[in-house]
Amino acid sequence: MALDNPTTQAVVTTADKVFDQMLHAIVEGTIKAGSKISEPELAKHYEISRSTLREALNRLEKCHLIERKANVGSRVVECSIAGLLEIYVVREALEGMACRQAAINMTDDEIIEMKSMLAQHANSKALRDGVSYYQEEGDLDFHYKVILGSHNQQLINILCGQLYHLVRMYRCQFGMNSPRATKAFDEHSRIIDAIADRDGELAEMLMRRHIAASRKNIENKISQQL
Amino acid sequence: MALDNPTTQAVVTTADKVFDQMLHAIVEGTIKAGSKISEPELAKHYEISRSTLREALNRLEKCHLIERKANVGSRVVECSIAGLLEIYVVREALEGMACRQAAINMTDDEIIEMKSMLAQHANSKALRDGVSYYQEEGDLDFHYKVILGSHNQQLINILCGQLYHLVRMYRCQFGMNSPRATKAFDEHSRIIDAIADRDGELAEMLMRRHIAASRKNIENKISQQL
DNA sequence: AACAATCACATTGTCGACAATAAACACTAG
DNA sequence: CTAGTGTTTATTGTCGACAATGTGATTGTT
Repeated sequence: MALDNPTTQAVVTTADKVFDQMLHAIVEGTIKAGSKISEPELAKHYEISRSTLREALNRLEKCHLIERKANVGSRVVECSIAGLLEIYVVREALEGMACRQAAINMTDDEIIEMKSMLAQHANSKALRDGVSYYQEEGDLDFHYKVILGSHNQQLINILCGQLYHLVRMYRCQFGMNSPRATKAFDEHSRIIDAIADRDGELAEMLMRRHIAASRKNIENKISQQL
Repeated sequence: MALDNPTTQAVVTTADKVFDQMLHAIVEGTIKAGSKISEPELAKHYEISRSTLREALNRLEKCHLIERKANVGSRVVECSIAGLLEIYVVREALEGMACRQAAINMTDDEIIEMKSMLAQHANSKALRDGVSYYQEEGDLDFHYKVILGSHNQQLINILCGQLYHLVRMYRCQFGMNSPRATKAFDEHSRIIDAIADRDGELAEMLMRRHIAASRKNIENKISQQL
C-alpha cells in the first residue's frame, strides 16, 4: 500500500510478517488501544512460537505502539487527546527542522518529483472535491517526501520509523478526515516553493505553521465536542 | 551514577543487567564502534543464554546503538562526524521545543530546583576552573532537567530514552571536553531566566542557539584537524 | 463481615536444541 | 591465474520446555 514505510527493510523473517500484521491490526483498532496483550494467546492465534511473537512485540515497542513492564506484560498504548497533542508538538519541531534540512539537502531531481506529485494531488483533488480520504494519503506522502529529503538519517528514523505509525493510529481511530483539505494543499505548495528557493528558514517556519494549524484544528474540534 | 537515565525503569531482569553493562561498554568504547556482534560469543561472555542476550540487543537497538540485518547479524553503530552533526540537528529541533514546552509546563518548584542546581554548578566551576569533566556532567544534568520539564512524554522518551545514549557515546569516544565551559554556563543561565519568565518563544530560541553554537564549535574543531 | 495471609494458577523470563539462511572456502573450468 | 560454482561451516531464526515472578482466589482470623 502507498502508506507503507519507505524505510522499512524487506519483510523476510516470519517475525517480520507477524509484526506487519499486528502493526495494521493496532493501527486500525482490530487490536484495541489500551488492551493487554497475552503472549500465549497471540502466539496461538498467529500459529508461531512465543519467541517469534516476542520478537515482533519488540519491534512494536520500538514504534511506541505497545509498552512493556517487566514480569507483567505488554499493553497497547492508549489513544488520548493529550497523547495526540504531544505528538503534534514533536512533529512541529522535527518536521520543521526536516523541512529546513530538505531546503538545504534535497537534490534538484527530488524537488521536481515533489512538484509533480503535488500536481497529481491537485488533479485528484479537483476530481473528487471534498472527499478527503485520498487527500489524507496524499498528505502523508507529502510529509514523507519532505522528511526523506532532509537526508538526515536520524530524522528519518524517528519520524518515519516510529512516530508515523502512531500518527496513522490516531487518524484511524479518531476518524480524522481533516476538513482542511484545500487549505492544507495550498500550504503544501508554499512549502515546496520555499524548498525550491533553498530558503531553509522560511521552509521551516511554513512547515511549523502548517502542523501547528493542524493541531489547533484538532483542539477546536475537541473543545466543540465538550 | 549521576548520568543514569531518569526514565529507565528499575533493573530487575537479567536482560536488564546485561543491557546496562553493554550500554556502558558501547558508550565507553570497550565494545568498539562499528564492530560486529557475535551472539554466541557474547552470550558465553556474560554467561547467559542467547535468548536473554537477544533481549538485551533489542533494547540496544531501540537506543540506536546497534543495527540489525535479518539473517546477517548486529553491528555497533559507526561514530562518524556526519552522524554526530545529524544528532546535533535533531537535538536543536527537539530540545528547542522541549525548552518552549518547559517554559509553559514546568512547575514553580521545578524552576526553583533548576536554579539551585545551576548555583551548585557555578560553585564547583569556580573551584576547578577549566576542568571540564564535571561541567560535562553538569551540562547533561541541565539538559535532562529541561527535557523532563517539558512534561511531554514523547519528547522525554526520544531525547532521554534513545538520543542521549548516542550523545554520550560520541562525547566519550571523540573525547570532547568542550572548551565552551564558561560560555555554556552563561547560556544555561539565560535559558533558565526565560523559562522562569514563562517566555516560551525566547526559551526555544536560546536553547536552539545554545545547541547550534555547540555544533559549530565541533565543526570548527574538525576543520582545524584537516 | 472485613481484612490479612497463604496458596494455587497463569503469565512472563530464561534456557538449550533444531532448522534455515548466509558467508567462507575449495575446487573446477576457461 | 581468474571467475564461477558447489560444498562446508558458522551464524541467525525458530521452537518447545522449565523456572521465576505476579495475580487472584480461598481460607483463617479479628
